[in-house]
Amino acid sequence: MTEAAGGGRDAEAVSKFVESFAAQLVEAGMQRMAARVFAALLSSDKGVMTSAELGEQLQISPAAVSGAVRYLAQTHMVSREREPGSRRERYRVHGDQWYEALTNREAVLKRWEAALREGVSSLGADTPAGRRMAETLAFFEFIEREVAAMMERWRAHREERFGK
Amino acid sequence: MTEAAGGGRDAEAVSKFVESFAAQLVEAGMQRMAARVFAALLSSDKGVMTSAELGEQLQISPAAVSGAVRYLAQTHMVSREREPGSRRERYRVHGDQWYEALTNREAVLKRWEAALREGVSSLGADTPAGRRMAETLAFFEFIEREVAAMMERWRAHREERFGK
DNA sequence: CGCTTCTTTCAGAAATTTGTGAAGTTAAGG
DNA sequence: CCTTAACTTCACAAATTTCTGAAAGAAGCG
Repeated sequence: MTEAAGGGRDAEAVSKFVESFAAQLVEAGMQRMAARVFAALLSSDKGVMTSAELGEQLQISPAAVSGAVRYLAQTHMVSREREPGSRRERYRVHGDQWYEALTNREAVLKRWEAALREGVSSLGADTPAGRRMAETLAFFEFIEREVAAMMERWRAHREERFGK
Repeated sequence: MTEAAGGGRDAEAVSKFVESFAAQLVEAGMQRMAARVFAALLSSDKGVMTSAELGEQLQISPAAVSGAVRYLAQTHMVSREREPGSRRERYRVHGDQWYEALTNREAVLKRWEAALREGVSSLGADTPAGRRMAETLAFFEFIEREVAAMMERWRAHREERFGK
């Protein structure tokens, strides 16, 4: 039977999922190693893995794990935790990592909006280009408000469906 | 006075906006040339430019313009039009290019969902990992529905604010 | 305190991506 | 049809990014 690292699970099936899901994430712009690490965590039994386990399963160096995890932690896709009384660190995916990640896109939007405001005022709000940029700006502001409301609804929906 | 290609506008102010907005788009994952071309169009007087004008303003080769425009057209950020009776092509931004672009992210979501479904069924819906993936899948499905509704609201909001 | 184990940082090799010039293709206009 | 203007494709050079091994840096444990 094909089972190993996962602890009694079909290692090949896991690997197949990891690589195919990671590929989709990469195509959408995520760094390759970050995508693979994230997918591995998502499909792990406990949703928690150590650096060594990740390196082993994905066949990558500790340095690569470190880089991937740093990125994932910054974007709130995984959290790091210290096993009490050990130098080992563990990385965990939550059920609501995407919720978190989406919420943090807000910072990106804010910067876009700032650049657009600058553009509107430097080109003139009464010019055709200025008006076009103002409308784009309005769209982003709208989205920002809506996404906040949407996340609120997701929380409700989730509790109802999966229980808190 | 600093004015030129734009046709009576402050070329330096335009260029400054183009580069700073493009930089933000690049940071969020867009290809550099595509970002610059898009920003140039957004800040152009008529919202329309020819390949030659773009190359001139951004100081890039026709090949680079071609590549950037291909990407932007695929993602529905700009549309191409043929000047009637001419070999010249013109590229245009609409007021609702982001609306379009966001709508087309749906395709990406669909692929992610497919990969997750595959994962759930190959690892087993009754395993911890399977349940985690199923919840992620539910989140995406929720987002997909919500985004559609949100875009509907944007159309209403937009008409009210800017007039159709 | 010092040993040991784990993680991070760093410099460089390898791979990938990006942009260009030049040739190729398409289509308008004589 | 042939010419010519415009866009696209292709091969390559340059720049950037990515991953690794090795060294340096923390932190538990004796």
